[in-house]
Amino acid sequence: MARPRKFDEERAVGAALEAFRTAGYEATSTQDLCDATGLGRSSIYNTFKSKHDLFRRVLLRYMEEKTAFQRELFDSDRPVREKVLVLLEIVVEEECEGDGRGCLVVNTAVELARRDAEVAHDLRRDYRSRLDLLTGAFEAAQRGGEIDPAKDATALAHFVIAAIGGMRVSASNGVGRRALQGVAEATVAAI
Amino acid sequence: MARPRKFDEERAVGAALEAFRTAGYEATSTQDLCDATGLGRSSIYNTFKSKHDLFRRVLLRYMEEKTAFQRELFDSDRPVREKVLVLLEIVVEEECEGDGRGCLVVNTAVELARRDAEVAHDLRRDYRSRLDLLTGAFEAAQRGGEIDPAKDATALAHFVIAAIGGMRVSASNGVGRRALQGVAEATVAAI
DNA sequence: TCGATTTTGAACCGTACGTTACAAAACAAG
DNA sequence: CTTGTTTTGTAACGTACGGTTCAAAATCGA
Repeated sequence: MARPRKFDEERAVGAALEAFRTAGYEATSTQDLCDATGLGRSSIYNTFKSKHDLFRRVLLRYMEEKTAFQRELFDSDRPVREKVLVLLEIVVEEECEGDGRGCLVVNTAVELARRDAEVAHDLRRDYRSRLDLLTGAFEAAQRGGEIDPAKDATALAHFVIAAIGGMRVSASNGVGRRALQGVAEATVAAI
Repeated sequence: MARPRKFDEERAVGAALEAFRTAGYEATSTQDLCDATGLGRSSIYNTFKSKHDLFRRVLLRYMEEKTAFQRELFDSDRPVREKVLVLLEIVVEEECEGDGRGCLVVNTAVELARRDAEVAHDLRRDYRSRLDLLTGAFEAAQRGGEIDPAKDATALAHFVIAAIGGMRVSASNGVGRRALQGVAEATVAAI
């Protein structure tokens, strides 16, 4: 019993995601968000309350998608080292072949997390879920004899996550595909 | 034969560094820089030309200091794994015990490098010098029998640098000292 | 003491920011 | 066709931005 929306809310979130990935939070203006989504200012503020709230919504969706993909990857029954290698090679691909916009989680952690408590909280939750996923996979691999049971599965999970973040930082520093692939291989070899 | 400066230029660069480390490039305003340095607007613009130029100057000094320290560390004649471990433990210390402002190089790589060609160039140069330093150390260690000569010294160097960046990203994500220390140890063990 | 030269503080530039106000427009229900 | 409700476009809000201007203040050599 009211005027219906002319746009798809999820589609707008996706467009905003690309804008925020391109320039980060601070350097993305509300006008940029209007241009990216095709919406007017009032539609954005009416729907998402504020730039900050829209950003959190965008970040949450990005994290959900990434985590869902990782969960899918680790649900397969390949050897765990192969799973990790695939994960790391996808990172290489995203950083080298992709649009060069980087990962919103890493970008946000560095740009915003230290001075935005809400965003920091969102990032912590996401880190936790990735950590749990990897830890579980390593524990299962230990039970299956793939990985030395004397190792600390949680420590391995922290190690792999750090490797991903480090590869993304290195890519921002201009490191090329071949070197990143080397880092990926060294990481898997260390598990 | 003219009015002398009332401030120490290097001291101002140092103060600006703390401001930029606290909030990043975009979120640090010229007013913030005035407050941090104690200078007036015109003094800043008269001395450093622009916010962007001041930032590059700050970044260059930060990189010089960091690199000088690393060079000093690796000039000692301890075992190379010990040197790397010290390096990584300093990172842990900075991230956990420090003021929580992070590393300007990592912050800048993520926030600025993808859309600022000049800054990207500065970062590449710095990465190269760190890479050369570590590569040289690993090659020497291979000659000395500390490290398997079959390994690729340059790849090891990329790997260690990535580990540092990754630990800093993880710290931004709320990872604590103990887990970071585990990452450091796993990294050294993988060399 | 006196110009010459530079630094300094304050006021100011135009622009762009995030956000809000508001009225016209578009629908659904009666 | 109304009435009620929501969305939408436009315009504006006050503020803060990065940067400039300019005259007064400060120091030097002579």
